[in-house]
Amino acid sequence: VTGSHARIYAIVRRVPRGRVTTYGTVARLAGLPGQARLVGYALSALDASSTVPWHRVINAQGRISLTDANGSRTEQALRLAREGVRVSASGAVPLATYGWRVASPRPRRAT
DNA sequence: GCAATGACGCTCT
DNA sequence: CAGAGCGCCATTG
Repeated sequence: VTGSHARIYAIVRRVPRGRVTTYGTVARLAGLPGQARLVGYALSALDASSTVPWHRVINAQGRISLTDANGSRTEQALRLAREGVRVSASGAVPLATYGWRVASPRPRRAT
């Protein structure tokens, strides 16, 4: 049932430019409530040619979960900055400001 | 087939 | 407010 990946990618692709979302939110919208891990795992399996804006996905803490050792946390921060998202030096992103206003059947972010 | 790990999230201390 | 522990499922060795 690896199809869940496709669902996850579909959600991530819906994230507007200049906005970010969290793994938990993506998981919920993807129909995998609580399976935020799978979201991260699915993204980890992404290919360099993937058109999925994975860099717009961060953890619930509003910080980039990646590490320069494991993934390209620097690249993610760079991409976000390129879209107008100000990433803190520690990789923190104000979800209250850049949090994706989900226009879906299951909104759950701030009003 | 078994065991360990992982781009997370939430609750408890 | 900060830190630690446990739970979820799939992938990999």
